[in-house]
Amino acid sequence: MGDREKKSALFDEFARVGKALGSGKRLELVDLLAQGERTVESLANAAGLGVTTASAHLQTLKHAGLVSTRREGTRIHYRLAGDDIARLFNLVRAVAQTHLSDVESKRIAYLGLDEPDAGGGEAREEISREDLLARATAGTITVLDVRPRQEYQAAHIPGALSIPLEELSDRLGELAPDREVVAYCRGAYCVLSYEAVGVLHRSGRRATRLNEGMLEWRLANLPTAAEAAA
Amino acid sequence: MGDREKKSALFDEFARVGKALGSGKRLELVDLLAQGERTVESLANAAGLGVTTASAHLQTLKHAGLVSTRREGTRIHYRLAGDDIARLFNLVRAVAQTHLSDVESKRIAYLGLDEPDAGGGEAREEISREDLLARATAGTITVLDVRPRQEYQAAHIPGALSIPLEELSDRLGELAPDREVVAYCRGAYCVLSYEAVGVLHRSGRRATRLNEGMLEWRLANLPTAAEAAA
DNA sequence: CTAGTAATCCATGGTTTTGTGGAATACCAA
DNA sequence: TTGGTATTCCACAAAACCATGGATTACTAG
Repeated sequence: MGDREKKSALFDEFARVGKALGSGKRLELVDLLAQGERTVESLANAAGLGVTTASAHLQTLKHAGLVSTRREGTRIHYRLAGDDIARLFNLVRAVAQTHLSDVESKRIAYLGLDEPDAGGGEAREEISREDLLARATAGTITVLDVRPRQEYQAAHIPGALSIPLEELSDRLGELAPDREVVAYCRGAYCVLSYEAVGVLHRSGRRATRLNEGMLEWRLANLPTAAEAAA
Repeated sequence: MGDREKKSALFDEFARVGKALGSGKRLELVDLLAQGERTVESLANAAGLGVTTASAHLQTLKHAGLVSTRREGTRIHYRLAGDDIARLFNLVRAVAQTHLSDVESKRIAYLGLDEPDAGGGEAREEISREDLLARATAGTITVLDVRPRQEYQAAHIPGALSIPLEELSDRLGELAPDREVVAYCRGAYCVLSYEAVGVLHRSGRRATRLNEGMLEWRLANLPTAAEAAA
């Protein structure tokens, strides 16, 4: 085997990682897994895939070393193989956002930012991690986690209250009415907190959005809390 | 278009970046471009591809926003679209190295580390950036750039001497015989400096290798020098 | 041991990449 | 304009990938 073939073999090996990232569905799975481990069926449902299809994609990810598995009785839990995978995913998104012009329009369409009264509504301001930390310690805001319960349990911002978006309109009473709410969800591209802010605004509350989510929070090595299943 | 489709559209957009990274040949091209801009023909030669094939791959990279072009007369120069692309490439390699066991064996095969007397030889020690900087300012080493002239001209470590590997055995006289040499090339996976150290050892000199290369040097935001064409 | 559940394996058609020659384009130099 | 050169576009066959349904494996609960 000549030098050229050896080099190709090495780079083809690198390309396995790239290939694994080369499908929107797989990236959705990685996005979900960045929030915590999950079973195949749960992933399939969350991503809108058939179990067989989801399993096949997960095998691809596993073959590329991006995820690992843990068996618990009859079900298998998938998780990211390391923090570097979340970082890689985030960098891919950032590169796409920076260098592909179509991303911005599709992001706006997905997050509902083009429908003034549906999603974020009038006030679309966002606050940063630093602001959130400062105002949370000062006690002037309620930090609200609107992700599904399972993801909150896996890891959340310490002190955050969990009300999944689905339940939010029924549980508005749990929020102190005079305190500003800061909602967050999975990451910068996650739609849940946008919709939560919309719901809160329509109920007459002051609410803003953390300008990112759990993914970036963890990558910044900020502390997280976990909670055992209820 | 429902929420699910909008989400898919957005993630498919992200996946364009992943797809572009999903081919060994394209990664080789990115690796070369990380050293500086180049024309299509030059890239095709360096990567062992036909011009048509190289052009097609470059189009894919361009469509994914990873490279940009500059026309100069009849030829077109490609370059990485930004520092973040080099960073992404490096992270893909690092993830592959960490999580795929086959990478290590192929790396060793490519770099010739399995042939004791051919490549690195007996003394395979490497030094770090910090060591290099300290010993270079102390003046106890000669820093040697063994990449092709073109890449040296695009950017190199300040104060480094340029002797492309091809010419090294003919130009040994240019090196002070009593000074230790530290060779570097493109990056951690680049074979040139391994072979250079082998050549130097066989000529009876003390020589080691920087444990990384120009790619990592730039990503660390260390200063570089450039030289106009000779 | 049997029934039931979760996940993977396997086979299959439909779509997308890949590599490659040959034609077309864009530019330069007289 | 007329060559000449660098690059891209086009067409096509081989290979790889995708989604999906049915069979199979691995495990748990009686």
